[in-house]
Amino acid sequence: MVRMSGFNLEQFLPYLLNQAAEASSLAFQQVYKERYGMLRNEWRVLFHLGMYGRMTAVQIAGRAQLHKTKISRAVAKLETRRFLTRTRDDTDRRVEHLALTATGLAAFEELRQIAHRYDQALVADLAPEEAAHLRALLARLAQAQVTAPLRGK
Amino acid sequence: MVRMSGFNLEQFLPYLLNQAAEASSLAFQQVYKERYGMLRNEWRVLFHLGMYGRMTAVQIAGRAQLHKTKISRAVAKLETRRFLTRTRDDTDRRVEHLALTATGLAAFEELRQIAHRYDQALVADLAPEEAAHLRALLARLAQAQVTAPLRGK
DNA sequence: GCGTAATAGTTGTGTTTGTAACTAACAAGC
DNA sequence: GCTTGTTAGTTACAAACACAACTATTACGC
Repeated sequence: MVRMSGFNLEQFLPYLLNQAAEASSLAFQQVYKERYGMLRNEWRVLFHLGMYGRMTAVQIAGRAQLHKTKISRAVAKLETRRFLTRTRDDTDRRVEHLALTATGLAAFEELRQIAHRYDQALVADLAPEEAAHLRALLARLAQAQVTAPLRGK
Repeated sequence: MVRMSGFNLEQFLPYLLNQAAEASSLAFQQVYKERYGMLRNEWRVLFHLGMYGRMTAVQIAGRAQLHKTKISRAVAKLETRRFLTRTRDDTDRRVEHLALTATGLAAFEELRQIAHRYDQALVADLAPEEAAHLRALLARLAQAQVTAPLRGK
């Protein structure tokens, strides 16, 4: 077989991005998994709260591009581990404000530092401006909604 | 809060890669899902077989970085849909050779073309050499095993 | 050759996810 | 103020996943 009109699976951007994402997440994932028993969504919620302070579930969902059910479950688990507390909004009682406890904050701080070092290791063999450019490109790809012309042949 | 020593979640490379990967996969995913009722793993197996011809499950697992149980289930489903056939190896009867049927090949060809156009749309606003560079970087990240210095504070 | 280890592939079990339906609270129209 | 619609968050159920255990076959050591 080995047919090919110049288009190769290994160059397919979504495929490459997936492979790179998985490989680059692997080692870090083990840290929050083994050290804190967290899942990825829990870590993300923790990180958002650590970064931006008090937020509601919807705000996190919007920023993190996570579905609200994932947030709901992650919050529930983080709450039982006493990493965060919920408080009802006074004026709109549907809303819950989420905030890290001291324990949650400590976990966040440790993970943030590890993430920072980890990130630097990832781009260690890239020129600084090269790494910055890469991040910018990725951010753009993450934004872009490809409403794609995906009709058949 | 908004604490920060220059390290920001939105710049964290694994996070960026995940966001970009998910966003860039979304629209294409719907094509093989809705048009062929395939899951991601099934599409990947199909694509590998279409690209490289006859392969065994282990060979696919190695190339695609997929666990063999995923391959096994994907192959089973592709077989029931008559997209591929299995044949036992003559000299080593543990091994199965997988190959696309005409139907499978047709599906692959159509998806390959769509993937090709889709890929071009994704990098449409990048200079050609910029896109090539991006792919090269991602390929390197996908390879790299970060045995990371991940000790706590 | 025979016991042990390794390999190809499958199956089983608990966990996590995706999607939709749900409750509760607020908002708007009239 | 009452019906209708919208929003915040949770829950239920089916599908998908991870990981370990399994069968079958081949390879190795002696």
